[in-house]
Amino acid sequence: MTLEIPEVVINRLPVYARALAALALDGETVVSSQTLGERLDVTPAQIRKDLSYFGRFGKQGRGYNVLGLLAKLREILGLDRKWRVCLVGLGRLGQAIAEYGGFEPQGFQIVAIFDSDPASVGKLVNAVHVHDSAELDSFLRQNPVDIGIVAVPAHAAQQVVDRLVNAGIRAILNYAPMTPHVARDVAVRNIDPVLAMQSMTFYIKKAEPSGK
Amino acid sequence: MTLEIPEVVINRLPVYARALAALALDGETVVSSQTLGERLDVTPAQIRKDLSYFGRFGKQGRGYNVLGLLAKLREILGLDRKWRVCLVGLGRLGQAIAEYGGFEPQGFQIVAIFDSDPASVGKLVNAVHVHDSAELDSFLRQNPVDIGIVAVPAHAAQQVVDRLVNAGIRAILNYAPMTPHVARDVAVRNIDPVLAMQSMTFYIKKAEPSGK
DNA sequence: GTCGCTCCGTTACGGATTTCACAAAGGTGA
DNA sequence: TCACCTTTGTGAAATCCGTAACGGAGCGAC
Repeated sequence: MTLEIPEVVINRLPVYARALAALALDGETVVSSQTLGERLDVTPAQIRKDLSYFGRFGKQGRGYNVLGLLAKLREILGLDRKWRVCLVGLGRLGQAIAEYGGFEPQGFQIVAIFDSDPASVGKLVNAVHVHDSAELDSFLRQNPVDIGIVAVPAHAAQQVVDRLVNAGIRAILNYAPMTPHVARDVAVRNIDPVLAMQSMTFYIKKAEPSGK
Repeated sequence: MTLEIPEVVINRLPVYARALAALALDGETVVSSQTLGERLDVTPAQIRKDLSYFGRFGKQGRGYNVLGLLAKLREILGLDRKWRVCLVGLGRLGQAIAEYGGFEPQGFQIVAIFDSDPASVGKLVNAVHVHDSAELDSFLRQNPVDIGIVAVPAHAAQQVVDRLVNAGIRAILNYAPMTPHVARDVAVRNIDPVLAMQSMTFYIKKAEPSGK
């Protein structure tokens, strides 16, 4: 019935939404797929096709109402509500994530932090309580959480992922440098700047001698 | 002649390399596409196909020599040398990046940091000197840098990207929440955990009422 | 040496995704 | 109202990518 929507399309929608929010701040009220596409390095046809999976949001001859389309996208993506997030791992990376101010304003609220280091347990980080990792399962049973952020060393990550999934979490943002194994109905996104770097070097290695 | 290699393939190679390095640490000397594929949630055929773009590295009936293939991949990707990186932006995020220990061991050496806040300029962060952003262009003219990391606010990011590209940098790791505009021969990778979150919510919004 | 099993490299196929191109619709101005 | 310009939504075509399948090579056992 609901014709399957390609994941690549879903991944682009937040990019569109972000651009629309920026346009709205600039005071733009209407935007065409052409203009939006130039801003995002995407072809106008792709934008129109992506949107057409979900409905007809534009006006021929005019374009899209910026705020209207933004609201639609937010609704489609489920961004019209708050999401409860937990963070596992409070090493260097975990601390940076805990103190990162970018999630909260977008509706992603870190409601609990877990770490296995007794020195951290009990502290407050960015006004969030740090629990012992051992309590992860019991905590999640009592406090529903939607999304888990994994920021533990690679060797511990699969176990953490398993525990999150077993506790019912179906979305995981993974910062550990490994590929987590999860059931098909669990969404995973990996953040790994090193991998990103390592794929770019392929393209610049050819011509760039850089230093002697 | 050198038959164009799809970017998706290039993006997977570092993942393979990472897995091979892990296998090597486990003492494995040989691995089949089957085994590697299970570890990475990739079909064996895809691994073989990807590798076949670059040569014949396996032995029929045996598989791939772990260290041998790893060395090959590192060579293909240009990871068999050090890369000089500069970081622009020393806010919260920039500081976390500067202190992140994951780049150095992979051969990505941050050789300079730039920030526009006079309070930061002149400091040492993780043993790297912090320069005034105004010096960016002159610094790069004298000290070749291969890769730029952008960690400035979105509204300043395009300008920073332009300056980096004008200075000859052809690879950019962008942490700013915007889509940079660059010439076709410049590689860009965007790191945006919020976008990652926002695409996952689409999949979990349906069935998960979470809190009442 | 032969059998049997494993597993690579490659080609062919099919599915997924992107791009093209056009009919139809909204808007403007005379 | 009509002519003209813009831009959408969408089927069809083209391209890109992943998977299946298979011939043949390596290895071990007997």
